[in-house]
Amino acid sequence: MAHTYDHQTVEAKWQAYWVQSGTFHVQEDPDKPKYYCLEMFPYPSGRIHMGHVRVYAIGDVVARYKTMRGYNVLHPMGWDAFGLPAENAAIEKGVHPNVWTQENVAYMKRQLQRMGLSYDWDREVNTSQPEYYRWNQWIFVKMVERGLAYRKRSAVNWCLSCETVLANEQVLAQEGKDGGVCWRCESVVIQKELEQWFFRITSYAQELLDGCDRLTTWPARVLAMQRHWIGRSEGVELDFPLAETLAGLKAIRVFTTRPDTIHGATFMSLAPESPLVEQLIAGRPEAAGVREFVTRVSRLDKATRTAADRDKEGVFTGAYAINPFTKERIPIWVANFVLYEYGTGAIMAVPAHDQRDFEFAKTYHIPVRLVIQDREGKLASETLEAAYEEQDGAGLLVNSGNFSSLSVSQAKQAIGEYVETQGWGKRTINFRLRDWGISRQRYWGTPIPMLYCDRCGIVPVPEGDLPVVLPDDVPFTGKGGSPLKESPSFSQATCPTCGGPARRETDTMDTFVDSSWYFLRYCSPKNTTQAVNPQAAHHWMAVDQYVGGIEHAVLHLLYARFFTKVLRDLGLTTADEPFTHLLTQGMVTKETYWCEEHRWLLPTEIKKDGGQRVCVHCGRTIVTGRTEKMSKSKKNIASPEDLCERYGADTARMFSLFAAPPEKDLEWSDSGVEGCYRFLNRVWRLVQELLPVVNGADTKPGSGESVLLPQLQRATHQTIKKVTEDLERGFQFNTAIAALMEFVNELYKFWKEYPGEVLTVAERAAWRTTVETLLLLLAPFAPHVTEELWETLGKRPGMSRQAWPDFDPVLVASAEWTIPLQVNGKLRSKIVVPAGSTKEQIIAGAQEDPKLAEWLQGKAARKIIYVEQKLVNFVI
RNA sequence: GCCGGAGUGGCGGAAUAGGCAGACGCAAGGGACUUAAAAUCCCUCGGGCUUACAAGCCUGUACCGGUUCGACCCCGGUCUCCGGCACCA
Repeated sequence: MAHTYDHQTVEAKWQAYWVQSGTFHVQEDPDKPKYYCLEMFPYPSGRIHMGHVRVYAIGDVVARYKTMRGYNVLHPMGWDAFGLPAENAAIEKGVHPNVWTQENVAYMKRQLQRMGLSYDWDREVNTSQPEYYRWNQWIFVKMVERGLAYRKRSAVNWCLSCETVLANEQVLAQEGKDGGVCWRCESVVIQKELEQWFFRITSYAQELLDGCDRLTTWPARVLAMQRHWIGRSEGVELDFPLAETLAGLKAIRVFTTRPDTIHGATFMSLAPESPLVEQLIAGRPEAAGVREFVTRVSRLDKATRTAADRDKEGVFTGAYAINPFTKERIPIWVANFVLYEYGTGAIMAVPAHDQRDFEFAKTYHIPVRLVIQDREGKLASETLEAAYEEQDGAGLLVNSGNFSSLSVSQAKQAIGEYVETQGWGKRTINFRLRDWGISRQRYWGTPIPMLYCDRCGIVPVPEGDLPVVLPDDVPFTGKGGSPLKESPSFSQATCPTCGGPARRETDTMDTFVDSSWYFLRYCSPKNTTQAVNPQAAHHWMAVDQYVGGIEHAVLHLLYARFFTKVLRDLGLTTADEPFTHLLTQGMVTKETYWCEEHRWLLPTEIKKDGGQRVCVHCGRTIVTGRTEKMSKSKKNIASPEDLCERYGADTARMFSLFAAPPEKDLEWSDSGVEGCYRFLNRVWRLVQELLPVVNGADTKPGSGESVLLPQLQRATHQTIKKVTEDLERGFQFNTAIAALMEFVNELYKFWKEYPGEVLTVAERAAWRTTVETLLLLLAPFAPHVTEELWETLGKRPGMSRQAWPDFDPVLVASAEWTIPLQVNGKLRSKIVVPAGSTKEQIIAGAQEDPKLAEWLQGKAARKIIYVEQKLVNFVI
């Protein structure tokens, strides 16, 4: 018999069978509970990588398992197909983005099918096609109608050479210089004010925050990141009147979370971008210096601007305000660390109790006034070496008039109320979350369906005119801002209101828009009249299990939550949250190799030389680098294609599930892969060896008691229990597979001990059940080889339509218990007792144990602790 | 700095309502089969010690302390690593 099975033939056979029989096609089935299993859809970059293998293997086991458990499972797949790489390919290779994308989709689809994934390909979506993106446009228009999409000027990173907006991540810091450079051409990046479209995600800030409390099964760190990103702070907004009223400006409004420290506010700071600055300095001698400072600061890109370790810098405006509580004149400064977009763009500065204000005050010799004293009472304004940012609730107010001697929390309350009764301001809540700017000066994205008419202003494209389709007559130069501007046929349009000439919006949408609702589109992917069919969405939503990378912890997962709420409010879904359970799988990593001369090396560029690993090119000793995420540049890549070729998809799937728990990083190991391949071959051979027994004619009559029978049954039912529990308890694939390996090891022992010739009819039947169960339990993990073996057992094909086996608790229990015996908590002996023995019987049995008696040395135990079926501990 | 997570053999990792630490796999070593190799099968495998065909003892889950009959698990403190955020008033 061959020692390995022919995975190539077997896998091709069953993949063809699944397609031809429509195994994975799914429709709403009212008779079954629904289960929506979804993995984050890929960007069609060209080839799938091990990260894809891992995430889709995880999702596929979930989907196949739930199907066998009797659920009506929706398991779709599609393509997040808009994005910059397609446009870069167009610039570099002259291939149209659509051609490049579609070719990649076709190739990657074959690769996914080669993995034997149980997708309903009839529901495939592709976000770059008009059938999909027209609904982005429809949703956009609805959001405009509801005030959830709007246009405003905002500062963006702008590359002077490429003439395009850059994301913050695309601005590279440069050593020794203020400001960053473009990642592509290394020219200076400036801040530029542009008109951009925004989604009012801040309208949902509180709901998005509250929702985090209900997503109890999401990973803690994802929730922590989302909460932090939303960043709710409670505080007070109040006016500081100007010492001398200026034309049209009487006061400056600030936001503070620390109203309790207000008596210590010895100056104010404005953001450099604040329009108030110009009003304050007009006509003053300080004006020129302030303007110079503002220009210098605002030239910096955002990342540099907001680096926390930047020195606190500022300039005095020459103007003063009145602290409403102390009535003192306090100077108004402009400071580099004050953000215009947060709060009111102006702060009251309390150097004694805020570290930034403290550093600023020390630099510019501004008075520090202590208004909270710590528990020991030794702090003093003059000797303070750092701000006392009271945390533990021990501090009490001092130098604060009627509020002195209140605790911090009491003072927050009292001063907040006082501000309101005086009419100076109000208690309020601020969020860090900003509205989502979605305009992109790019071609390969959804055209924003808006028109600009000189007479009628900004007008949405009427619903009947959607989609606004991407034009083909666009040159790809990589320069000149929005490529759509270069297409006259596109940018010139007619105003639907007045019939006059109009200019079409030439920016496209952020690709995160596409992925914010695709899970809803899968419910009714072919619908040509609606973005989402509400009935279908009602049936399938929410996604029961979402699987994807942690890198989307904030952006995609937050945007998707936002869109779900928007579409809910548009009446398209009843779901409040899109993803009930979230599994964030770890990265796939691999060891790296470094040669001093030839830099990063492939494993094939290394040879062994006298116990040392050396470079094949120069013979230098190899340095083993960190184990890192697989990347082309580090040359620590393993190829899914090679893997499928050599070992097959089943092995690839098994290894990526077995080598680590799903949420942890997985270190790729070629020998580990071999281990999984060996295991599948062991299963294969076991079934082959057993075939004559389980398929053969019943020749030997039954003969009374069987020793094997209960052992087979117990092993089988214990394994069903373990695998089922591991899958139910948070998808612990690694231990589920370990249990299957143990099971197979055990079955080989039984087979050796009780060879086929001696088996009774009943034992043969038990073997048959055992083997069938093994295949059923293994099927979600290794679907091809199990289908093949299932067929050799004479079964009808289609394991995914088989029911998941149940275990019988009676058969799980063993006939004997092994009870560890402890003396003073240390293991000293073990006894074997019949199952069901009582506490008294077990203790009596233990006391007859000679080894235990030795340890007890004739002493009577002070105390005997018995844990049901677990152990006995004698305390002496 | 703040937030989140994690520290267990040579390696990946098991075991938590507090109850036999190291399942399963890899690597390594030994053996069987073979002319040989591959494949396959069997055995050993945390450290130390005593005895050596058998067996036994001590020790061990980052570190220090605590609670408990009993701690990888709970509590207090320390260290290290990973990830995220980083002037948000």
